[in-house]
Amino acid sequence: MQLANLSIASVSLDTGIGKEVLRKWESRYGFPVPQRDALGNRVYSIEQLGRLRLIKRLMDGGMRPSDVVSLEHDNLLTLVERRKHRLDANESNGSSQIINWLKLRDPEFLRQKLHAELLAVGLNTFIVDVMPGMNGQLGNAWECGDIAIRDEHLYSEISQELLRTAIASISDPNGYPRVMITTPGGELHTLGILMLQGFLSLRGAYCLSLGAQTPVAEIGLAVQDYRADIVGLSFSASFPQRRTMPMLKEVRAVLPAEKELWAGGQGISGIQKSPRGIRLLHRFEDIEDALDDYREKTPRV
Amino acid sequence: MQLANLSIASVSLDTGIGKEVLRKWESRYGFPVPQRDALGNRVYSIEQLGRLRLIKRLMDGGMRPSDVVSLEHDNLLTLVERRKHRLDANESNGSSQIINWLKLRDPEFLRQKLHAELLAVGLNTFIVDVMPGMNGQLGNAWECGDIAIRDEHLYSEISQELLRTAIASISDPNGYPRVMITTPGGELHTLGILMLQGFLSLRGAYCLSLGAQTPVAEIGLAVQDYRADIVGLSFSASFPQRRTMPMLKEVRAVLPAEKELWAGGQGISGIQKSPRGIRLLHRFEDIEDALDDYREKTPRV
DNA sequence: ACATGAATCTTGTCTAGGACGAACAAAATT
DNA sequence: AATTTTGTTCGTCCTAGACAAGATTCATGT
Repeated sequence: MQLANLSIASVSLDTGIGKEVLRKWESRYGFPVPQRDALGNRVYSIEQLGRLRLIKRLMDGGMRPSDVVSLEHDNLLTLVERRKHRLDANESNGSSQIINWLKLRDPEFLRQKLHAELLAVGLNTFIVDVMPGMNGQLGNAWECGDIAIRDEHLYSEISQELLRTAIASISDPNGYPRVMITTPGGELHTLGILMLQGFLSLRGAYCLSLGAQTPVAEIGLAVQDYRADIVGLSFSASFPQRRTMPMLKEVRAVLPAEKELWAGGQGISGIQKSPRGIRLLHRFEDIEDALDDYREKTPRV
Repeated sequence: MQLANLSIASVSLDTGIGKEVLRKWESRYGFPVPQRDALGNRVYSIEQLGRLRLIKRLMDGGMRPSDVVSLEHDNLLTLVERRKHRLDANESNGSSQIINWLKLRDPEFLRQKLHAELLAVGLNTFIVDVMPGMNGQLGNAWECGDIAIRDEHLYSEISQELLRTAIASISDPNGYPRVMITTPGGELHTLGILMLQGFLSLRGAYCLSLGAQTPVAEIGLAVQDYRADIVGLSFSASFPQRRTMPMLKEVRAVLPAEKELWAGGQGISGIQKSPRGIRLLHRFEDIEDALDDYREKTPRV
């Protein structure tokens, strides 16, 4: 199935770990030490790739290379513990069978189920409860190798369609305040944007999405061009934790003082104290509070 | 505006030219030769970045490095010629003022205008005539530096919303044939997917989108899992031309013989002859033909 | 006991120049 | 005119070492 084409380039692409970093790890931690082809080029094994994927996950969760890279298969143990922990945290909301649904490999069935769920519980509950639960389960299943990339793509596509359709019908061009939502450079996941967009639109705000990967400098310019009051950034769990704070400060720096900066998503769950001028939205209630605060502080002109 | 942070990393990210390639060009063609900071790290100028952007555009259009990298500002001349050429080609369809609309920096106005256009000409004409025209103008404007990244993001987001809403309302779960649409790894632009999806849905096919960046191996597995008859790949103009054929062959190799492979988008415009088992869709009529052929050859079960 | 600042470690990124094959273009042959 | 051979181009990979920003530890002062 998977071709023996596990060059350093493909491994780097797959794991998201830079080629230079892979080489450095090899000399520093003794892993991964790949085989070599006739030319001396690195050829990785599938086991090494799997281990690297686990390592990346753990590192995105805040672990440091020295703690995880050289671990044998105790990795798995650590991971399982972590996973169980998260699973417990997510177990509370919704015993959604998303994984089973995905494994049926029936796109229309999945779409129908999700649509039914959305209609049954309403958009707000869908965004606040159902989707986080499903996302969590998906993340866990991905870590275990239970589901494949194509399953994630399908899920993402269908969710996106549902959310977009729903949002389009409730979006209010004259809403207030005006929130510009995007994702910082390097962050690809767009579901968080849509969830935030839906949540805010439901509460009468105007949402302007710029999609994913907006460069920092552009965010600062766009917020003025498009006359937004607030910038909302969405960080997914796969955004390296060590980069979130620097990124946030960078964005804050290019923003005029009177514009607020809100940050949300799984990716900020590891950050405790919010620096001045940055509002961290850990839970959905925080968004509501932030919205109330803003409206109180800055009445509509 | 732009910070003096023009390191090799940011230039590479901005232009899409690899760091190693930038260094190689420096020694091979004598461009770009950046300044150095106190540490000896490369610091590029904004002019160099601009030139690199032009070079990248030309290369994506099929030019070779030796032809363009060392060119001074004759670049601009070549580019202008090319641009005019393309402009002429696109001038026929729609004198859309998309660039002017974008420059107004009024998201709601833009959305309203595009929506009106869609309703005025209908989805088919919108996809076949209006959007290609707008995309072309956007590409040209981007080359000239007339519009910024945030404008492209906004345009992409609004178009996406319009198309998705329209598609959702005409999509037929029992359509035939079943076409799985995606973008190969490395290709980010999703508008092409939506255009193809809309075009096919209008003609009674069933479309299953997997979003962007599906790895080759996953495409082969997904087409079986989801029981698609045809795989449709969308290549945008920014996909390096020299990679399209290898990529297509790679995908063809992982596909069962009975599944068809269709490729469309600006990115295939430079390719003439289609290898066996791959159908190149240069114009929208080609899609129609391919659809007719398939239905004739393989009647619905 | 707690906080603050200095010393130390970590870790990603950058530098240099060299090597090699796959793709491409040009020349030579059938 | 069509096809094969030859030569060049060009991206990627290699090694090995240097450095700074961030994280961590440790010692010091309140």
